[in-house]
Amino acid sequence: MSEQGLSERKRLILKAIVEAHVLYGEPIGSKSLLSNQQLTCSSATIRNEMAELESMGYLEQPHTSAGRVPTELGYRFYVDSLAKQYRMTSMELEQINRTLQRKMGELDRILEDASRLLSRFTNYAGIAFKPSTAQATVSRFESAYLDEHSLVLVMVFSDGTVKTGTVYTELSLSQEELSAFIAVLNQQLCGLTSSEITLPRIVNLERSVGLLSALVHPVITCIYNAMSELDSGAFRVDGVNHLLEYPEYADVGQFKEMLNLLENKEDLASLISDGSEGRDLQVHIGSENALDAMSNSSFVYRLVRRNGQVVGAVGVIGPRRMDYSRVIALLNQLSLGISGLIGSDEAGGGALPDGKK
Amino acid sequence: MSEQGLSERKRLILKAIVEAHVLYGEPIGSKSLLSNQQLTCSSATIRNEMAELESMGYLEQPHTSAGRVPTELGYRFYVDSLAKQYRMTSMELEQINRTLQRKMGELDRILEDASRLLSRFTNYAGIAFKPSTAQATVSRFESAYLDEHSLVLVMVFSDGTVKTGTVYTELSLSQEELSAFIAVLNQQLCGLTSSEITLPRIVNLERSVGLLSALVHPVITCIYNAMSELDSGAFRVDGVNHLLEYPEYADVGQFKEMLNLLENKEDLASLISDGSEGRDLQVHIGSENALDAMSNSSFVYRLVRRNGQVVGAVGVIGPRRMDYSRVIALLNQLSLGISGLIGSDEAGGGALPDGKK
DNA sequence: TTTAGCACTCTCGACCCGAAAGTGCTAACC
DNA sequence: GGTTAGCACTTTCGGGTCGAGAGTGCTAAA
Repeated sequence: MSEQGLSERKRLILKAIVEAHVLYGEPIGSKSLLSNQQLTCSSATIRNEMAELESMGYLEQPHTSAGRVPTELGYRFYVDSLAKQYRMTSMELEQINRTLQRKMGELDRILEDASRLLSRFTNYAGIAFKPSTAQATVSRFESAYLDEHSLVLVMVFSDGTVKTGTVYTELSLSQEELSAFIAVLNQQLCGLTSSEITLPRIVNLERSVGLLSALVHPVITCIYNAMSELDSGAFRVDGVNHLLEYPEYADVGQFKEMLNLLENKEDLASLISDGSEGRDLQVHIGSENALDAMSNSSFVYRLVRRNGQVVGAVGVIGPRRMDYSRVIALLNQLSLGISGLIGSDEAGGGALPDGKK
Repeated sequence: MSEQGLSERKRLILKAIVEAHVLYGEPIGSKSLLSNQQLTCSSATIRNEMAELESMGYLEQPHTSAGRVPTELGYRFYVDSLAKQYRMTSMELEQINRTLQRKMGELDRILEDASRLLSRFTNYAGIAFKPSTAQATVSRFESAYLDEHSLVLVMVFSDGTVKTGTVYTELSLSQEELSAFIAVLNQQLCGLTSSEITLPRIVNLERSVGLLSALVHPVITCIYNAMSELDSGAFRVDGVNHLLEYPEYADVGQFKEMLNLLENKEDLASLISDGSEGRDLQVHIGSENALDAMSNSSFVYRLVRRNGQVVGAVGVIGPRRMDYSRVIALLNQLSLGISGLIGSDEAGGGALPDGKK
């Protein structure tokens, strides 16, 4: 029997089991499916079908004489053949739009908001991710003069990001001196990555600015901070507490592992980068995730693009029995909104990952 | 028998019980105290003393025939009479200094780092807090010109904080126009709280800037965001996962309550503001905290001042049986370092809250 | 005042048991 | 041949019992 060859009834049963299990979190017995309108057969028939589905790897039993639970393969099949788009209620849509329309210049904040929204709507943990820009370089420096002892340094990076930092100095600085200093910065440091800003270069810079050499150190520090912030990428996690509502995380040890994972940037990043060559919407079910700690959880996320380039991702982490249909719909909606906000194209990537036909 | 009238032996016993309980997390029996070098009497004697300490409210039994556990009053006595400063190892000191000396212009980041450090060293949850500045007003606007469609708006607030935001516009903007626009901003919006920036004022502003009126909306949004960020204060929590190592939080329900609390800014803020009239170092044991969810936890924090004004706080949340001596020493050390970094005075408040003599 | 001894109390884990739930299989049915 | 009813079998789960272990309180002696 070929893999696609699931009979209509088997599909229905599998779907019903997945959805019931997502809802109740317990193994599903043959009788409890009888309430399903679409299934007109008896519990015995269902039992037979279930036994077959089990031998095909879509279901499993925690123990003899418990109901069935979908396997990872079962969820995978369910997700791949998701047809029924989850229809968001108008209230949800309204809230999403209201929040997103608060146009906030910065992508960072948009992503943060998205993560919060996701966690609130789905009752799972919301994730926002900003990738590390391989090697950030400043393409232009600007400044704003505050008073003789302080200034704001504005750095425009090659990818268009703008970062600022405040610099304090013992020196007594005039507006003109500041402009001159910035001009030198623009001459000498533009286009350099952090590792290219070497000691000789710094010394040289100090020489060029003459009396203002005391400014060099704090400014360099400021630049360095901005660069490393950009280089290292960022994560934000919201609503971990939701996870505790699911018996899957009742085991403290397991939950602790999860928390540790969520506190560790590198681990989280590894979850994302792995699959990012593929589609924009990724569904990683259980052990499909790179990390052991995630083998009982699922991670659904969607890349956010600007001008075709990946500039971030938002997603959801939750138990394997996740309401995929709902989460996927929500992510699509959200990414649509975000793309609208940050301008340019919404770089496709299919609303639903459809089965490999 | 007056409260201070604890005999030397009773003190010793109480201290030994507190410390053993902090270490092992289990009720302490009379026999297990025999190993303590300083106690030369027999277990029976200790039992008698323990019975008295219990009737005085310093100890309690989870049930007959279990060992004793310190009550809140017991911890309070212990903390109040803490004598032996916890001596930090040179390694710890070195790490603290190394991290703090990375002088980062911004208080925010210092606090964040402090919170991370605390959580790492204590194995409890680290907290960093920045209070809401009652009513933030901008005392000066500055700008940096990026290109004809974008600029960086620099806002200097009345309390000295500097915030920046990037503003985009459809307009084609020249440097001169920008300067003029900023001048108008300085004229019309300085010294106003967010609630004082009313619609008539905005309309008036639009009129004053003539052709640039399209700039007004994004700029106002930017100002508003900065203000509300400043107004609402900020919290950062690190290392919640540590808490799971303590059996006190093995109960999922309890831990969940804790997590919820930690995700809720207002609640956390209420924990701090309550006691802030008193000393700089605050120890809230169990139900001394304002919130029910904290009645089984302790919260130790220290205010951070600049020029005598409270500009933040760092602290630790953990089980009631917290290693107070250690945490307090760490906080003192840290606050010393922070005060050094952000300049000016270290505004006293005593290293240790000594008993009310 | 301190100590030794002993009876008493309480928790905790192991074990057992019956109820409940769900299956697999067989035999009858359409 | 596919579907259904019925029944024996298996496994979990909650409750109850029991004995070991730990620690106390009290009493009597030093």
